Amino acid sequence: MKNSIRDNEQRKAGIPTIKRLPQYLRILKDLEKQDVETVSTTFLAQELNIEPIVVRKDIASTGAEGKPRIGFTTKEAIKKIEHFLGWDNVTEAFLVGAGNLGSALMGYQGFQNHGLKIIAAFDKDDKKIGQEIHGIKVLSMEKLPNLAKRMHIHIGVICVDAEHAQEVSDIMVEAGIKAIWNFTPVKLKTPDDVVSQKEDLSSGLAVLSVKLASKLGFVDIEEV
Amino acid sequence: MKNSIRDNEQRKAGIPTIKRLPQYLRILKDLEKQDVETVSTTFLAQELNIEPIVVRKDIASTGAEGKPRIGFTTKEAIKKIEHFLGWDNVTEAFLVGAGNLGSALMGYQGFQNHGLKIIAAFDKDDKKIGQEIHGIKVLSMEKLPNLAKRMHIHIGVICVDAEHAQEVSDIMVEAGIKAIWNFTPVKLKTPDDVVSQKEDLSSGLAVLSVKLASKLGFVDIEEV
DNA sequence: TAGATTGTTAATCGATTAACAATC
DNA sequence: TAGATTGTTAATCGATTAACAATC
Repeated sequence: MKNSIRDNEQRKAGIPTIKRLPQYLRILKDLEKQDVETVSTTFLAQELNIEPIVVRKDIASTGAEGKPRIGFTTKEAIKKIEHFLGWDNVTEAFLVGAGNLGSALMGYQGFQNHGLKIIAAFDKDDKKIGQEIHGIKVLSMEKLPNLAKRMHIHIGVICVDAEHAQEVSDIMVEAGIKAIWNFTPVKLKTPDDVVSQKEDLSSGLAVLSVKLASKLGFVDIEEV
Repeated sequence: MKNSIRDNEQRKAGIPTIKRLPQYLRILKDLEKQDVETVSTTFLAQELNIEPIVVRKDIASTGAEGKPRIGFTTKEAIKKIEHFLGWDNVTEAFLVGAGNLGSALMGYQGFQNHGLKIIAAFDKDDKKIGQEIHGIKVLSMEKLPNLAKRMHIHIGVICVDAEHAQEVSDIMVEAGIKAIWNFTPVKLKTPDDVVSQKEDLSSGLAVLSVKLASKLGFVDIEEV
């Protein structure tokens, strides 16, 4: 008997859809806690201030099926979304750069609900090596390659300064890491079989700046 | 004489364009440091691994003008982008939630190059109040409303737990803050004249997860 | 049954990509 | 001059929105 990792029919989902899925997941889990057994896309849409049809299409792309007049089973929707995102299994990851941001990420418990567990951190600063931050050991950079290979680590998180980002990325790739979560503003150059996702605060700030400016209104100013 | 805040002709730019602008800015500033006087969109595109036409349209939307065969003046392009984003003036901001992430953000010097200066932090934890983190004082939440009004603060950064996000947002809005940079996964409910931008790590992680899965390939598994 | 909600099919909108004339 | 690059206009693509039949 054949068994696909992706059980039921799953359609392709675009990036916008993928980005919205965690939002639904968060609300659904809240509802689950409150023992709410079914939920309509209308409700989810209201909570997130988006159109119901968007939610319907997004959820549908995970393979979840609803019942007219009733909606989706909370538990099933959660299961489908988590499975779609691959969050039903926790993957172990290495983090490089135990600075302010790196430490904050290590301290964030929520990632385990998102399929990610940071199990070791690496730094080149001797003062940090040997320390334990939020229960995670900080090791010497030199140990990364062997350890990554031995433990079959596939995900790396980069929190170093921009100038060292590419260097760290190269080491990770060489060590067999296949997915890089990049918290620097640098566009990493990686081989085709390695994926990377840039978490760029400056782009979010740019959007906020422009939104604010357009709200305040670019009124003409009368000079004296 | 009339004088518009937006000097030359500037066209509307979509969100994708706005998000890319900081990336160009970063490279342009690097080039400026190296005394490179002109730059072509072809070069920028190569650096970022995107199509030249995208860069050309994006830069054009800021009002910068290039010369055929030569490209854009580095300094002018920087000036236009910064102006477009409103990053040529530094705006003071308040941050609420001096936890791991909040502290990391306070420690990040780069925001000043992006028009943002966090000048005070607020927390409800007595142990944190009175402390100074990365040179920024942590004050009692109760002081926020008056201080924000008195200092005409328009930007707020929220780094509290999800469950307190809406509450903090309400306080900020009441205090006259017009733009909220939201680091919680909660969709904030704000009045029409207040803008907010959510910085959602889980959506980035979702994209990375799906990218990785599709790279690894959803191979069929043969059961025993 | 009645009607809220799903899921499908079509229409609209906006962003990306392509083609090409203008020009330094 | 020749040709790289800009900037404009048109074509393509994908995502959002709209319309509506199916159904619990």
